[in-house]
Amino acid sequence: MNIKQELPWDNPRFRNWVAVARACHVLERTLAVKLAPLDLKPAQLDVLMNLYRHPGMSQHDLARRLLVGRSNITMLLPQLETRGLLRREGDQKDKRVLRLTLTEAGTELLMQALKVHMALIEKAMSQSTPEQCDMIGEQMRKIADVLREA
Amino acid sequence: MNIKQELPWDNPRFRNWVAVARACHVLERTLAVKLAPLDLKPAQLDVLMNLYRHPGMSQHDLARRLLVGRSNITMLLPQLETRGLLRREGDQKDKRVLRLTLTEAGTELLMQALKVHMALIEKAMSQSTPEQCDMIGEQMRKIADVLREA
DNA sequence: ACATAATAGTTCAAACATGAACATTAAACA
DNA sequence: TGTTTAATGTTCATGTTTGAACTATTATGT
Repeated sequence: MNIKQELPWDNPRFRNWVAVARACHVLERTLAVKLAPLDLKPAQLDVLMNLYRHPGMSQHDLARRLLVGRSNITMLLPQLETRGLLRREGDQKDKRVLRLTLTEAGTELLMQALKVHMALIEKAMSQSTPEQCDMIGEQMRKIADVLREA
Repeated sequence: MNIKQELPWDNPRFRNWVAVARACHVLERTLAVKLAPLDLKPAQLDVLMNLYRHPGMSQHDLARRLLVGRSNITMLLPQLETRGLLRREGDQKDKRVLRLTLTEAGTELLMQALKVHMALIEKAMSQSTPEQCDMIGEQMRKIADVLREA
């Protein structure tokens, strides 16, 4: 077997993607620490954010947006519902689906968490110019699109 | 409580970071699928990659590079050691540390996995010019640095 | 209408990551 | 030296994520 292929570490795309993955990982861990005082995990914040923007979502839609299995949602929601942060109500027309909406308390907690999240992202990206930042976002959206077709 | 703070979704940095996180997530999931035929998980590939580049690493060093806890490494290694992909040998001078090295089989499997990984990254970043790609990597390394100090 | 497919959500077992407590060994320092 | 402090790796209990099997409901096709 020919083991002398071009090594990935010599490849700019590879090295640069590794940097992206590391940055993501570090930011996620840091966010978890900063959210701890609110008794909220990053995954839970993602739920609240999506429900704020798309009230009345079904669990299935939520799972797809979060790129996660449906069962994950099933395990995740009861904690939030018990804390009174969101409501689950059966759809009238389709008795299979549950519609999700934030409560007042959920919205309030979300706003507090968003301050934390925003501050962290501001700090992280403070080194980028607006143009660089937009370019990064644009490229990343392309990547997500390309891979979703894969 | 004043809930009418500036909403993050109006903030370019926020929206663009969300795109980064999504791209990472999608690529990670896709990689997991493509590595399945090799019976290798992304986390395990990370281990092999680091041992290839830094033979003789200790478990502690490996944990730090992978940004995970030491116990994680302890749980991760036996699977790979049993498969004969790596060796753990006690350090002569410091009887606490275990030095890690890839075996022949580990190196070979790594090379196969790298082909898969490389192909995926090439595809993902095929839309970016070399300049854009380098800029992204540069910004991401800055982000990781900024956050590690936080 | 009726049988078949597909969909929404749940349950469950297994895999995985995490952090605290622990044992062993090394370093600091009195 | 002897005592204290720090570092390495393991163990264990906890919480999370996943995918497969399951129930209930709706869509599709004949």
